Amino acid sequence: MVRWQPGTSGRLQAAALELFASNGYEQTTAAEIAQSVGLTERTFFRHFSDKREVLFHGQELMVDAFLAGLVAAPDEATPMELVAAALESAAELFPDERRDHSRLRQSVIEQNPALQERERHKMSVLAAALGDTLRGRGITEPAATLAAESATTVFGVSFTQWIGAGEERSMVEIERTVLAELRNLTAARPAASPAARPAAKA
Amino acid sequence: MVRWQPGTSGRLQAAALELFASNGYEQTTAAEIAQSVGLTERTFFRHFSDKREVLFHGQELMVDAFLAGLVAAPDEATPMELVAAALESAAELFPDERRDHSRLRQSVIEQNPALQERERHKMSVLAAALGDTLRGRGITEPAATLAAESATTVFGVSFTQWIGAGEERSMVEIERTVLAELRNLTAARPAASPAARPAAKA
DNA sequence: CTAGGTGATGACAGCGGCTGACGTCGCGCG
DNA sequence: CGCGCGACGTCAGCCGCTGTCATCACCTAG
Repeated sequence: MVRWQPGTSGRLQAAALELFASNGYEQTTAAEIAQSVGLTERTFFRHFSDKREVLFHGQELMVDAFLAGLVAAPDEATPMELVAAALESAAELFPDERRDHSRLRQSVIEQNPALQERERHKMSVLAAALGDTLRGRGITEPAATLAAESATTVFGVSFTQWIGAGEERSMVEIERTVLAELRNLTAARPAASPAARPAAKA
Repeated sequence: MVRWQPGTSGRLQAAALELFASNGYEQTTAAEIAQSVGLTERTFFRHFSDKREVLFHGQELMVDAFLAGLVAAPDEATPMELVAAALESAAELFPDERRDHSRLRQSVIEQNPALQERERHKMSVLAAALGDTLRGRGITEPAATLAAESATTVFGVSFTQWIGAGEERSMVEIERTVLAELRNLTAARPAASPAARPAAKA
């Protein structure tokens, strides 16, 4: 009876992921996605600024999750402690139930350079937001930007492991390990010592 | 006498940068760029895979420069020493004479999100190449990826400073400072100490 | 000197992403 | 009851980008 049903963007996103996964990203036109849920191409572009965005919409939530970890941290926290806090907070967006969905989504992204570009861009936006907040807390340059970029790097590496085949550890758990590895890496003494090259065995 | 003149891609690149800077990126069509140097749109796309690429062509040289620093490094080098070596090597591509050209180019990129996406993508490709080489040297995951990403992060921050207004330090000089800052940042003791938050005054 | 190959380019047609303008319809509100 | 609003459809059109084929200078073999 209703002229149009609710949850339009959600249905478009689901349909797009399905079509991309089965027919390929470039082989799927925006009009096809729209028609598969009973809409027109014009409506698709009213919900998403461009075709790629249908896979990335909602990542502002991720920025908020990272920032939430920062505002909750104590004033005396060091930059690296803030990074850790942001990562812990963001990990809540990646519960085990979403792992399979993330795997499917990522498999689509990995098969198309244009989608990889958009993904990297989103990470940059995230890093920029983190950097702004860190500067707002009195952290000076270039420390603020370095810390922000390190956070997204650790997140990226952790996410890759999280959706890896057979991986069962939780996102937080992986993030802590990777962050420790980063600390270990940069803190390594440049002086010559036996077996210094392989930083860790695992 | 010749049917076509040499250096076609170079002339297209120069014309594109000029037009982008004066009229804006989106307002400039590929056909306009081509016609401004006496060619057709079709020829433009034979030289560059897409419109954005006219601003980024040649960045494979940067990958080579980074990698050259790695192959020249001694076998016992730690990951961070390798990062430092790669950065020093890459700095040779950014002599003071190119600073103004880089500034103009960057001002165009900063005004268009699509160009920023492409730039980030190129940095990712660079990081991936660095990661591969580091793994080839026996560095394990996630250390290899973390080191590679850190290298591009330090490079990015350094480049931003290098083209900053009034900046006169050389690229190598800036890179060394930023890299030291990254070491200092991640190595900072998590334990509470007076005035620990602002890592550095400058 | 001629025939044929090569490589960069032009000309043309066409698809798909994306946009602006405008009209339609159901809904809630005064 | 009339009105505006908001989501959507329709249409026309630009531009990025591609496949296909023809063209023309140059070069090489015979």
